Amino acid sequence: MKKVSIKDIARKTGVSITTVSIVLNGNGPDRKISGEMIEKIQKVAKELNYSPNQFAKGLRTGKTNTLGLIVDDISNFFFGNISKTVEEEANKYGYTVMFCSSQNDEGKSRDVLSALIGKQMDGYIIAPTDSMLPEIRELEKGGTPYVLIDRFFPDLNASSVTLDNYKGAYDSVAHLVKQGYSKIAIITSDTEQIQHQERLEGYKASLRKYKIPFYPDCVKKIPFKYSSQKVLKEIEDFIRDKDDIDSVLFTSNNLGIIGLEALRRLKKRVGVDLGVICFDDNNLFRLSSPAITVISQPIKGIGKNAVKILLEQIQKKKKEPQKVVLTPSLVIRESTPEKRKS
Amino acid sequence: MKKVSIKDIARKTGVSITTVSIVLNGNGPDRKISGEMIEKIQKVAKELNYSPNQFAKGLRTGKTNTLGLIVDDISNFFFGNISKTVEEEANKYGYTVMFCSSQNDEGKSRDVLSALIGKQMDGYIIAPTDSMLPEIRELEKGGTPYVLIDRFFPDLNASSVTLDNYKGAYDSVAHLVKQGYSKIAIITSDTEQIQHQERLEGYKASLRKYKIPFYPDCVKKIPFKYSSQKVLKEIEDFIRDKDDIDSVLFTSNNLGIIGLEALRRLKKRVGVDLGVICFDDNNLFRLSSPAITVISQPIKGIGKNAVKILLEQIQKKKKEPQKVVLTPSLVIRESTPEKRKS
DNA sequence: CTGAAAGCGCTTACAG
DNA sequence: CTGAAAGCGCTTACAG
Repeated sequence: MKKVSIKDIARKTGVSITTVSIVLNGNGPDRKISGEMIEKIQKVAKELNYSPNQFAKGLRTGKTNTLGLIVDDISNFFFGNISKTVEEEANKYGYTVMFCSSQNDEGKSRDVLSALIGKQMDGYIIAPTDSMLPEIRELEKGGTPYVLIDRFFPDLNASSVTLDNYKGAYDSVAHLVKQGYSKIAIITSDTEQIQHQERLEGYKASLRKYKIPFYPDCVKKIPFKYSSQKVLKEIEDFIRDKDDIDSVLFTSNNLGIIGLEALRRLKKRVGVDLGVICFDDNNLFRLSSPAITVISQPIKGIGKNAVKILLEQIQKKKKEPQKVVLTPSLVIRESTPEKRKS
Repeated sequence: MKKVSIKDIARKTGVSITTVSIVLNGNGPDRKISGEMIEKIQKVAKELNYSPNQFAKGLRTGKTNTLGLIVDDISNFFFGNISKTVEEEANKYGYTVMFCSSQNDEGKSRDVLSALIGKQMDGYIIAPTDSMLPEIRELEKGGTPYVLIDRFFPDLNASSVTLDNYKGAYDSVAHLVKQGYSKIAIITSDTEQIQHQERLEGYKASLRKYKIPFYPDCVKKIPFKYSSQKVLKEIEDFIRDKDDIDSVLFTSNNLGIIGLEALRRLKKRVGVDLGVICFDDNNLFRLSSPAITVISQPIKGIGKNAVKILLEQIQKKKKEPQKVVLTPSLVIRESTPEKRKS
């Protein structure tokens, strides 16, 4: 079951491998190979079920037509969907994509990145964790095209596709205030990641705007590396202790999911005892009762833009890093009803 | 920013590329290269930040240390988690994994498979769709190692890791019967995929066992290729029309999620108007109110077994196809309370 | 219009 | 203990 190579095709058509290579790459017409020859070669290639050896091709050309996508956790709804659009988009332009998830683990992220870089893809789309900065600088130095999604490093002049996190948080708080809530907690992550900081800023700014006092103890920062179990415990403890809050903003999908679990255990009724709003939409938020009000990210937009920018960079159409900031939308559901006067 | 190659290391250490290659592959001691030399080469390799060119390596050895994982839809909870364990498992043995989702689309599945095969991975883990059979036969003929997960083809003697679907459905019905339900609908897919057929068989057998009449019109087969919108409509129409059923079994994650949406739109109260049980667990089922009783798949088990079998096959330890069937577990929650006498 | 030959970076059987 | 050389399958600059 030897793989068939261009040599086999050459032999069978009685022509040189050069000609076969030219024709199979679609350069027959340019190089003025006779139409007859072209047809014959293509027919034989099909008959033999030829598929080019990507290693040889990659070795020779230095191009792989493969994009690397590195996310925290592929099993998460947000990244699962990002992956899906990135793949669809890339396929349109003839690229395949190789996924890797870094599982939020520092050692892992670095290994993964190193492994992927070793595979020499044409470019990378990365949702970076703090610990990946050194590897990303390597990419940068090596001139490898890449684009950051969801998060970025302020002191790195790289292409990125991110969300207007400030606005997302700002609008959430504005909505809560309009519904009559006034003691609004924010549950966020203690990571350095810029997007969580922006969300916190938006929260503060919105409070200020509506002349609602800001209480530092209404800000709960969950250590980034905690396991789901520990996050659950932290949130549970926080909400139990702070029984004067009337609403809560979760700054990520994951925090929100675990948060709902915590509320459930505390027998706090969503939308009754507590207004709830989360960043990122998913099936749970959409379909649970009451359905959860969310700040929805334009997932398709993120994926499409990332691929577009990356391909432009690979094809050297643009050399300047491009930064795209997309606008989130507030999806009002049942977890933030008008607050009853008490 | 030229990549460094073994030639550079050879030059810098004043030794041949052969020696460098041997040492870098860890065969120094075997080939009795002096310890001194080994150290020197490794030091230089590190200094130069050397990483081997995978194309050259792959071209030369025919091995890639990469596994391909092909699933329907990476954004789905079940496959997202499968991917995660497969990746973790594979990493342990020094393999990276390349994901591709076929999006349930026939044309797509074939392209994807062809593309992946073109990349010549060492082996494949595939959740096959019906339309992939021809490509899989190609793999078979070519002697490429692969293992099927979640589904298999009855007339293909391939390695597989699947669920005891029959038992899952059987136990679900048994549970419903015990809780007092007697008019149990099953909402499934019209695909040829064996797992849906097995689930239907389990359902029938369990009814028979408990002497509950089987009504063919309590079986709703949703066309496999329907969009989410159409599936929603189908389920909605079915449940509205059949107002005498007292419970429903959804045979997949996806069907269950959309089913919950349908119930919501029909204002049917889960666990009150209708007992509900679904195949596959997820956050929505676990955390919605009422929480949904499910047949949970041992996701980690599936991933681990698949990798294990595949690696054995790649390393030629076993040549016979292996078939592993895992046992699902019934997780009783709030959507199937004891039925009140009416 | 077509082909011979070099070379991408690596591994490996063989020779010494 | 170490190295020269062949070769994996392809593309491409060059020659005719």
